[in-house]
Amino acid sequence: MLTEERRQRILTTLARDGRVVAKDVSTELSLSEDTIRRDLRQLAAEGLLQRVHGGALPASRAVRDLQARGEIFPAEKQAIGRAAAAMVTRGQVVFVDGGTTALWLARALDKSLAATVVTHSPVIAAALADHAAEVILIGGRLYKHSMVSVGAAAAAAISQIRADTYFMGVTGVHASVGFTTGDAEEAQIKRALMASAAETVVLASPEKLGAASPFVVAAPGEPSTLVTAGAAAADLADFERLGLTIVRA
Amino acid sequence: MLTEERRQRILTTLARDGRVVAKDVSTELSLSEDTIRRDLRQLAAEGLLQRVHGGALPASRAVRDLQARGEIFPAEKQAIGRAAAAMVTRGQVVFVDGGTTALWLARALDKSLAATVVTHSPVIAAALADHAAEVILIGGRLYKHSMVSVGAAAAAAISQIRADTYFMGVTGVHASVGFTTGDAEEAQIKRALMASAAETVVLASPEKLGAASPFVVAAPGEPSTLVTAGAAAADLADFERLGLTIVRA
DNA sequence: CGAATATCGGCAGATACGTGCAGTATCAAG
DNA sequence: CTTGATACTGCACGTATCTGCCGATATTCG
Repeated sequence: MLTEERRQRILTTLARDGRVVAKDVSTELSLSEDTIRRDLRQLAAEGLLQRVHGGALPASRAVRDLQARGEIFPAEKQAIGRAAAAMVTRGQVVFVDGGTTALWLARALDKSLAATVVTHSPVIAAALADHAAEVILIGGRLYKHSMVSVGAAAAAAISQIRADTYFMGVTGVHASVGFTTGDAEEAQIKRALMASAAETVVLASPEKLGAASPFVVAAPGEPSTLVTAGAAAADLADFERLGLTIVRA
Repeated sequence: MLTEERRQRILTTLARDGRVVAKDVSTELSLSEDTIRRDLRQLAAEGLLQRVHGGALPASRAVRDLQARGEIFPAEKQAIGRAAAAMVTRGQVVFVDGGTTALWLARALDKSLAATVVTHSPVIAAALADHAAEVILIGGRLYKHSMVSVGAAAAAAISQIRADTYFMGVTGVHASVGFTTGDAEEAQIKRALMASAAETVVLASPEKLGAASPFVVAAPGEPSTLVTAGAAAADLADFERLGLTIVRA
């Protein structure tokens, strides 16, 4: 039994049963669990399955994507959300981006705070249902990968609003490249939101630092504040030099 | 049964039934209640559900509210939703209203159908995340009681779209008063949607028949079709005389 | 109020995990 | 053929996670 052959077999089992148990495979193939665990680790690194305690589950792209994003550094994202929510004061008008970190912001917002939240994410809007804050939904074509409105209609609606603060989520935070995201349409909307807000606050969970995605949203020195958690001081020094306020949640 | 698998299952159950009882799950899976409670605690910390004494409920109050309303004639509403979903054909552009019956329509829509769904409800938009259909979200001020966009911005966005069919939900269906709803702003939006659609299909669960709410949306003979379930023939005879097509789901 | 039930924290046993190490097989170069 | 490099596997050990049980509290309901 060749190594590759064995890994193929694991994937086949996973596809058939919807799950793989490390112990079962090792018994079936008369190999140590260590070997199987190594296979699973490898396959998980290749994104072919999702590793869980005891075995593995399928990595069904579409469903897993959103879920996986929510599971990366949940504690840090929650902390960032809380810190950002505390920055919203009574009477303010704020833009809240889509994305998992922004969702934590919405959840952490004081339920009795009288403010106006403008968002292009139906998920964020739904999360604010039991808050006192006024919610303005930006419409447009729905980009399902991220569940946000994009397109000309969304940009036009944004241009008619002036906000105090824009809480922006990005997928890459790089000291020389700047702030980036993976979709061109989304980048366009983010730029429109920045242009309509007096101040931009970037919400950056640790895995984003040092990363760069295809589409640049803002130059490194453009936003006013960077909220992060669990990041090394060295990664942030460059931004501090550029005059950004760094908030460690 | 892997741990992660079990948590997925809890979430699935929650989505299906709208609630989860710790004891039931532990019995069903032959595990101690402690383990299930730990799962529920964990999932609640991730914001995926709301912990309550004895089990758990869906995460946001908005969803819960909708579900509570959804408990009035759920089977009939589901049947109406299915019947209405079957009326949408490939390539069409349709308006889908907010409300629980419309939510069933969205859920019942063929996941692979290539159509365009225009909606002013973030809840409906979210329900269509894993459908092939293009989704256009109508933005505006969010009216939280019903979780729909209202106001001038919403009306303006609607006026720029021409749809084949508008699937309308109402709170009152009365043979002489017409079709009514409980909120003036919502009524305004419904009228705008009707004006922009070639055809209007009313989704009427049985408790609406014979009822009238404060704000009139349409005259008794204005819509083209009335989809209902579990209603007495006598209640519908008047509408049939006015030329409406009656669909019994 | 009191009984029934649910919840939480801590504990312990079982299991799973990751890493370092050693033995073996394979292969290419000398 | 020998040697060295590399990859793969199994084992050992310390750590992390999961699960059931227990006791103390909290909540619900008659």
